[in-house]
Amino acid sequence: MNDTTHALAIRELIDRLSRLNAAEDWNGPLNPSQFAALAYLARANRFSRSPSHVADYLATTRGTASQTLKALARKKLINETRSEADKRSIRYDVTGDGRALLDEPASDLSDVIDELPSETVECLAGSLKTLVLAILRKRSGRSFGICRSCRHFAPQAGGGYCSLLEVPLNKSDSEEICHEHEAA
Amino acid sequence: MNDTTHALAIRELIDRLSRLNAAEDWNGPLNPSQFAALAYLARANRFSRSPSHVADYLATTRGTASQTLKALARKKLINETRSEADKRSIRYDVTGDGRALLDEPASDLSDVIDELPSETVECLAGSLKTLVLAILRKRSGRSFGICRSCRHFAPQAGGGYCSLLEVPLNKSDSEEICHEHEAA
DNA sequence: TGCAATAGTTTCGACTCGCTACTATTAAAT
DNA sequence: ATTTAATAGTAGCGAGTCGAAACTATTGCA
Repeated sequence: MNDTTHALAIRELIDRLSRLNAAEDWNGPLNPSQFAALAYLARANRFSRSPSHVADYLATTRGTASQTLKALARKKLINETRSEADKRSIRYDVTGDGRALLDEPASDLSDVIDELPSETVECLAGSLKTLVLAILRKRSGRSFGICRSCRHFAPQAGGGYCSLLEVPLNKSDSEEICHEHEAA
Repeated sequence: MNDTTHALAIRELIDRLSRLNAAEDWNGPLNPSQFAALAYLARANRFSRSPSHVADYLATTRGTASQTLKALARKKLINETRSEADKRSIRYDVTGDGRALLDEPASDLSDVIDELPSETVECLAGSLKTLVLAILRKRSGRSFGICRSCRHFAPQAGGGYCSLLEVPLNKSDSEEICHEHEAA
């Protein structure tokens, strides 16, 4: 089996795994897209929680992301806040109910990963991450890394400073996902 | 980072990869489900090409699978054949047009996999396959292996014999996916 | 013979998804 | 300073997924 055949097989396996995972309702009352959006919002800093950012992260359009977020808001899992600075933009914050839903929901997939030898798990996590980053680079998309590891981040007492957005950052800002992230 | 955290991360990476892959339209005029169903039908033997089997493979319901297959039939990519033996059941065969669509469509994901060191690719393919099989076993689902590797398969001149379905098999039957497959 | 299981379909409601068209706001160019 | 272009978000459309439930038509049992 050569590499190209492997590539096809891997593509199919990834599709199948995500189907098997989606078929199980570990995600409570949410469909896969809604859960993914909610999980993203919970890990993104306050500069990265708009419909556009979610659309970028989920590799979909602003229209679709907008609807998904409206659905989450209807279910009281996120709150809508209009920005003061830029009156066009909106920020969504995860509510208490929303966070409760995200508390490590177990799934067959998680269980099965836990049973793999830790060496295999390392390899798997590493190579999947490599694949995601490589695809994003290929499409010149955002990498969605952690703020603190960005080249625009400058450490300061009690947090840091972003030289791109030109704003001071508190500790939690700097530990969350940022849409503007660029590797150092 | 412990194993449970890894499990969550891997689950998210798989979801994200399949989204990134789905967002690209390497699959022509088909959506991801339709493409997956078509690809399955092209690799399944004549005993494994019904709506129920597709539903099992895609981890969805018969209703949904039925609709997906009707959509493919409308597009002339598969043909419907009613069974003589069991008048309830239907078999779908991939048409020439259908096969043409499946010819190794390139994608960012394939390209990126090809760039990984072959050692990593082996590990990735292996562990993903392990995960799929483990989940299926956990849910007592079908493994969808190749006919020839099944414990009900007996090699014979020009093909083989299935001791479960009690039918003679030609060469191509035995090289395709079978719904009844059980590891030897 | 009669009843339960099976194969497939249909319909419903909620939703995804890409798309286009549209409003409001902000930024850039003249 | 004013026009123009870009950006953020939304609404509506059509095709389709998805689970669930209700519904035929067969087939298999007891």
